[in-house]
Order: sequence, then C-alpha cells, then structure tokens
Amino acid sequence: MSKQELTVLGQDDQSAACCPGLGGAPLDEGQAAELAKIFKALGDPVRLRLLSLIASRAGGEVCVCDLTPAFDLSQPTISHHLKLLRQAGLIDCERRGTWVYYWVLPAILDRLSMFLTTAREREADAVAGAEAEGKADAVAGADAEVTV
Amino acid sequence: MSKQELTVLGQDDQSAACCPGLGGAPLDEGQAAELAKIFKALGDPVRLRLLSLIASRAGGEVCVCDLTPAFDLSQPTISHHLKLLRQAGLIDCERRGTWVYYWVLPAILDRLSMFLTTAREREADAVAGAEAEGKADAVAGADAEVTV
DNA sequence: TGCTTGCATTGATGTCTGTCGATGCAAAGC
DNA sequence: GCTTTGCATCGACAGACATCAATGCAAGCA
Repeated sequence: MSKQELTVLGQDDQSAACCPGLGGAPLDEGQAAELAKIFKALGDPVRLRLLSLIASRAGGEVCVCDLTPAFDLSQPTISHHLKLLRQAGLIDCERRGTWVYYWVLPAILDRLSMFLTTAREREADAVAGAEAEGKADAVAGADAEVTV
Repeated sequence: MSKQELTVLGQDDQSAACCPGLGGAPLDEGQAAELAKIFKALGDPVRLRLLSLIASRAGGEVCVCDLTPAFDLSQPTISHHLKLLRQAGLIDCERRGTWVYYWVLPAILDRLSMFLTTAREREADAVAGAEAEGKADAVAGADAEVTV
C-alpha cells in the first residue's frame, strides 16, 4: 500500500544522492524540484497538524480514526492530505484489520533539517564577514523579531 | 522597504513565541498556519533555487541583476518570488543606487531546522520502542532510500 | 449472505498560485 | 530637462490545489 508511493526519493534516483544544503553549491533544477515537493507537502496547516499529531503520538503511530475528529474537515479531505504526506515520503501507513495506522518516516525530516542547518551556518559566516559595513543592524533587527 | 514585510513572525505576535517542534505537543491551528506559510514559501523550485543562490553567495548578498539571468523566467516573475520569500521572513533586501541587494535571514531557517530536528528525535525514540513488532522493516526500508 | 464500519477514490467546484506583458517608479547619466 | 537602466507592481489568464458529496472497497460481524 505504501512503498510505491515514495516517488520523491526513490532508491534508484541518482539525483537524490544528497543535496548539498543551502550553504554549498546552488541547487540545480532537479534537486530544487525534489526538495520543493517535500516543502510543499509541509506548506499546508492541515498537513502540518496531521504530521504533528502523528509525530507526537506515544508509540509513534496513529489510527486515522483518531486523526479525523481532530479537524473540522470531511473524511475524504483528511484522507487526501494523508496521501500527499505519504507521496512526499514523510509518513507511511499500514492496514490492520478495519483500521489504518500512520507513522512518521524520520529520514526525510533529517534531510530537510540538515539542508536548512547548513544553510544557516554558511549564511551566518557570510553575515559575520559583512557585519562591518552597515548591514549588521538590519540583520540584528530581524533576529530580534524571532524568539528561536 | 523591508522591515514591514515580516508579517509571518511579527515581533508583537505572542503566538510566535516558539513552536514546540514536531516532537512536542501537537501544533495548534495558529502555529500550524504560521509555519505552513514559511514552508509554502520554500515549496517552489524557483524560490528554493533563489534562496540557494543567495545563501551560497560569497559575501552573503546578491544583486537582483545577478539572479534574474539564472532563470528562464521573466523579470516580474523573479520579483514576485523574491517578494514571497521576503514576506515569509526568509530574506531581506536593500536598495543601493540603481541596484537592489538581497540576503538571507538565518533566524527562521534556524527555527525550521529545530522544528524538524526535534520531530526526528522524538519520532526515532518512538520507532525504537516499537521496533519489535513488525514495523521495523518498513522503516528500515525507507531509511535505505535516502543517503542522508 | 447481508449489514455495518473505516478509509480511499472519484468527480465537481471554487479558490489560490505561477506566469506573463504592460506599466510605474526611482536612480543615474546625458 | 530627457533618456536609460533596474526593479516593483498591476491586471489577466491558465493550471494547480483544497474541499466536499457520492461512491467504492475491504474487513469484521450478525
């Protein structure tokens, strides 16, 4: 039911070997398209909450019957969002009797996190280098707006 | 030109204090909407490449005139994507004479990375706990598909 | 066998988004 | 002043997306 859905990061995809991270060389079109597909899956409040509900569950897996009531949406809509998360490789599922259980696949979360982290480190270096020339206040101001 | 555009993470937004990360308590609707806005900005190949081009630039900033030729798109389209990245709080810009320079704001990248990392750690624990009951092979198979 | 439950799929519809040409606007040079 | 250059904004349009009701399908139960 599920293995075939991992189209984003197929194991035979040579271009998926590894993205350099934002700090390295600029992404080529293939890498960008692949990453964008995953980020797009995360770019919806409903899907983000679904992922959050699954990830925060003790035991690591959740029955759909526990997810649907948490939203003010129809069952087909929830099913549709779960399918998109599955196609992005962020979750997987398994049927057990009457119920279907979903769990998070940590590998891609890892990859995204690393991609963003290397970006930050590289960028922080660049900013440190340019801090003496009048751009520092703007960056510092932006920092103050977010309590990381 | 730029400070007012940071609508996603306004400094007076109490709900933006900090998201718990995927591993903590499930996201509420406000947090999910806020994070989704940022992920959605990253959910486009063109914007991802733009961000990558800016982040990987020595000096940390890039003139728009250097970005536009890198794409097979019209100048208004590039400008549109840059605006969305700016509204998401991922980049900022400044006009200098005839040219406009963009640079990356690392704070939100940090926050996203942390959000995803805590998710992974929490999820990995859960998987480790459930590894003995037949779900392990599916997770291991997914891991094998990504060379993180 | 027939009924019920849980979830996925289909088809339709309204909304959002990416893209472009045209235009506006600021800065620099003549 | 006028012209040119660099970039943002506007208006329009095609394609993508979120959502729903209806339907299909598998599993359990009477």
